[in-house]
Amino acid sequence: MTNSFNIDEFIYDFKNCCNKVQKRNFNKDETITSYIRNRNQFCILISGNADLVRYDLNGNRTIIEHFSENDIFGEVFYSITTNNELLVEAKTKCDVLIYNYYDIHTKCTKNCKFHQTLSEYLPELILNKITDLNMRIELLTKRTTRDKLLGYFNLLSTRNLNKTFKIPFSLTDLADYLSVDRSAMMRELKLLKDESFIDKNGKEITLLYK
Amino acid sequence: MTNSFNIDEFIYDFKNCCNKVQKRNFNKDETITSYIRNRNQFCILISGNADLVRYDLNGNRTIIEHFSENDIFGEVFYSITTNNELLVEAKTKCDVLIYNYYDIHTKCTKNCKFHQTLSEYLPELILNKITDLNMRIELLTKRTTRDKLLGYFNLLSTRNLNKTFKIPFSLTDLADYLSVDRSAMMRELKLLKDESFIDKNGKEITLLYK
DNA sequence: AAATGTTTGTTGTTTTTGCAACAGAAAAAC
DNA sequence: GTTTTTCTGTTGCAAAAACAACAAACATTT
Repeated sequence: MTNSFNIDEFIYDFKNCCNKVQKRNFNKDETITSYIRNRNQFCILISGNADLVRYDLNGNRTIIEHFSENDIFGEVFYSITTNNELLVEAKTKCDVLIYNYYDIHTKCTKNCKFHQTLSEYLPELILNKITDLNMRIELLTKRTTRDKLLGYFNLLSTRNLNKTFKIPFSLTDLADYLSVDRSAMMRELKLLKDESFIDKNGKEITLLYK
Repeated sequence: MTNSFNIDEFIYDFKNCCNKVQKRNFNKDETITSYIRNRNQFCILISGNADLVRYDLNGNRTIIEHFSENDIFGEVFYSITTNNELLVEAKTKCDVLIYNYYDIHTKCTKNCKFHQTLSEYLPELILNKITDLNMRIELLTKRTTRDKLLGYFNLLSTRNLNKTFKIPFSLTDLADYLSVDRSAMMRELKLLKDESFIDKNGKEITLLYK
């Protein structure tokens, strides 16, 4: 995700003042946080990639959301309980800011520039978040695996300003993200290729229609 | 959705000052807005019920979101284009505030209390919005119609603090909301009843498990 | 109160998806 | 540089969901 938010400047501010915020580092495959009860935890991913995943009772794994630089997440967005376990897992090395959502609105004892910067840029981060969630819902409401794939490819193509692009997931993860069975998805990918809707070399896709 | 936002007070403020905001009324089945291009339109539903619906090329209708009192919606949350038509349709009589998202951050010429009230309560409305979207994604990522139904019923039961509750949609709309075929959903409802997971009288559901 | 339209409930058939299992390719670990 | 693990690609079969079509119940309009 790209926006005008300058993370370097932000981090500089952070380092020099604020005592209400934790900055933590995580390695690949570590659990950043689990959504257990509402501690109003609010996180900003400063660098790296992470997924919010759910493991249901049948052992199905679903990628509820995929986070990259500047994305926000946290328990504060999940006020109503779920029966399933929700975890945020680091896919790469990650730097994360963690704090209590309601601390943003109250100034810290040091009255620091970090708070100022944060409250200034937070609306933008939140707007991006809502846009992402809405797009995700649009994808997930598509009825067939084919429509989900084409919808997602369309999105990637638009973002890359190119008919050719690389899927930023493993195909296994893509299936979990689109919430479909992997083998069924692979079959559909093959059909899309056979019917000349797309071209495919590994994770590189080219849209052939329109 | 319930929160501490006082709409009456809000409307009072609005009436007495702000010139950047339109308040409009819609009748049942009227189109409140269509998401065509990005005009940064931002809306607050003050009263009534409305749905964001998509009609795809096959004529499938999907309820992308369902809005009730205090919900926010608008093009500003859909920056990337979709191929399908997205419409917000009034399900009942609706009162809606409509304005440009970026006008919230700049004070109006009258420097009115409306802006003050809005910027005070907006974070709360937005937090609710994100919570709703996240719950919707959790529902939609469930693999089977059964899990979607039970997940949704669970939600309604939690909200109503009661094992018995009424589905706030027509069953036709519920299918569109869960993004499944209506007849398949009806069949699944019958199975859930036969297997004593739920009791069902028309749109009144009782959870029998746990 | 009759007529029209919409929603609910149902079922047979077709299509799509999920499940399971496996082999080869690629990546990661040692 | 070899071993181990994960990922990709494929397929047969079973299960689930979509499609289609219709009648009865319920609402709405006139």
